Amino acid sequence: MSVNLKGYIFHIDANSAYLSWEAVERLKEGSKLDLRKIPSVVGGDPKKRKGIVLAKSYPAKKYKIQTGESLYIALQKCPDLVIVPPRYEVFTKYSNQLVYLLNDYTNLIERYSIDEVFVDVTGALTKHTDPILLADEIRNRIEDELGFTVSIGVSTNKLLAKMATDLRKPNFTNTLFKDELDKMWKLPVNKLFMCGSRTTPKLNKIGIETIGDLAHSDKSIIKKLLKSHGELIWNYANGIDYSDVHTSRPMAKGMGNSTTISHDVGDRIEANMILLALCEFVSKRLRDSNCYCQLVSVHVKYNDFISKSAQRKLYIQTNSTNIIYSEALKLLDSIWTGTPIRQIGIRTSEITTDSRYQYNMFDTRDYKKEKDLDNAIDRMRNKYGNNTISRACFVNSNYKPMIGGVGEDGDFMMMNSHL
DNA sequence: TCTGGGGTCCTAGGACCC
DNA sequence: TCTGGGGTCCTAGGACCC
Repeated sequence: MSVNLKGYIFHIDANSAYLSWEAVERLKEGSKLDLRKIPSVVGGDPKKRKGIVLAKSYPAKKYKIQTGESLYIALQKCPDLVIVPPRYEVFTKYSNQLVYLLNDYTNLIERYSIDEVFVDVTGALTKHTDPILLADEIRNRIEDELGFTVSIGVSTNKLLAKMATDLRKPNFTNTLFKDELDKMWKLPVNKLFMCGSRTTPKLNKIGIETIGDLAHSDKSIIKKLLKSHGELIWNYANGIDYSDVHTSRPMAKGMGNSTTISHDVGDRIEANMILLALCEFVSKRLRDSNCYCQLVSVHVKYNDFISKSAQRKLYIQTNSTNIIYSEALKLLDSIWTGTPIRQIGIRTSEITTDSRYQYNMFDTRDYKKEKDLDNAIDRMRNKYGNNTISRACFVNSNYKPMIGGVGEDGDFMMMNSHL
């Protein structure tokens, strides 16, 4: 390929990331069994009602086991299925190794999720280098040096690169250039990025079955049907995407934590305790990153899977455990019908890095005292661990004083849904 | 022992202002 | 006291991603 004026974007996706990484780690630890070669999944703990498939091996895929489905169903499909718990520290380690290797080529890397990156390789291509050969080299190096495989999508924008990756898996380089749109137009419309389970039936209803059908449809009709989201996916179906490779992560818009409790909770004291533990976790995350929030929202899912949420904008910006908890308590009270609760979540948003205290004359709270208290507790927790200091109400309970996070420490990279 | 947890963005409707 | 209309802010809920 000759000198190009347009840029080349790679989308790199670790194949069955959690499962592969766990398999590689176990081999390194001396295990003789390669989880990738048998029907296996990484999954949560069903006793804690977190028993879903997080990642599956290719042999497990042959049994039609799907990511997100319950382990109960997965075991019905394959009774010999091997289930291993997630180790998020391990996943983070391999994700970092991937990015470290890519730094040999360019630093224009966007970490889209723990197992996906976008790379702008335009500058990494010398004038006689074919992007496909470069992708193959990267793939081979990852396999040889890190022990797992990736698929790489090659195109000129992020959307097409991402769509390319899924064309063949695992361990392939796929291109999807503007003159190759047929490759994705053949696919059912739900394979299009951002065309999910609610949008697909709406499109099917007006006769749109494939990505090509959408691409060739009347944009104004799609826009009328799906508003701005319609315009977005119509553009995507036509390969149109002008988003940049974002090399630095923008400041978080919100921070939240939630938990599915191992049993349904009907008792207010117990629910309040869980809420407090969640508030402890979220507010410490805010403080650790020197952030303050101005909006607090509480979300519950009842045991019938009906969800409710309530939010309130505060007059102040805060990261104080006590202030956030007192708001969260009021919000929980406002939505709780008494139906037993399965899941509770708290979320803080409207985040800034400096706080302006706008005192309300009816507000008698001693902000300095709250701050000193949080700081003292944080110092203890940073030194001796999160569970070493605890509010009195947790002492003889079954709950840890901080709840949240998917890993042990909860320090785990997450992702966006937009390019 | 069927259905996790962490994010972002969008929309609709009501309150309130001029 | 027969009713407009544009703008902003706030809240609840929904949709999508991995």
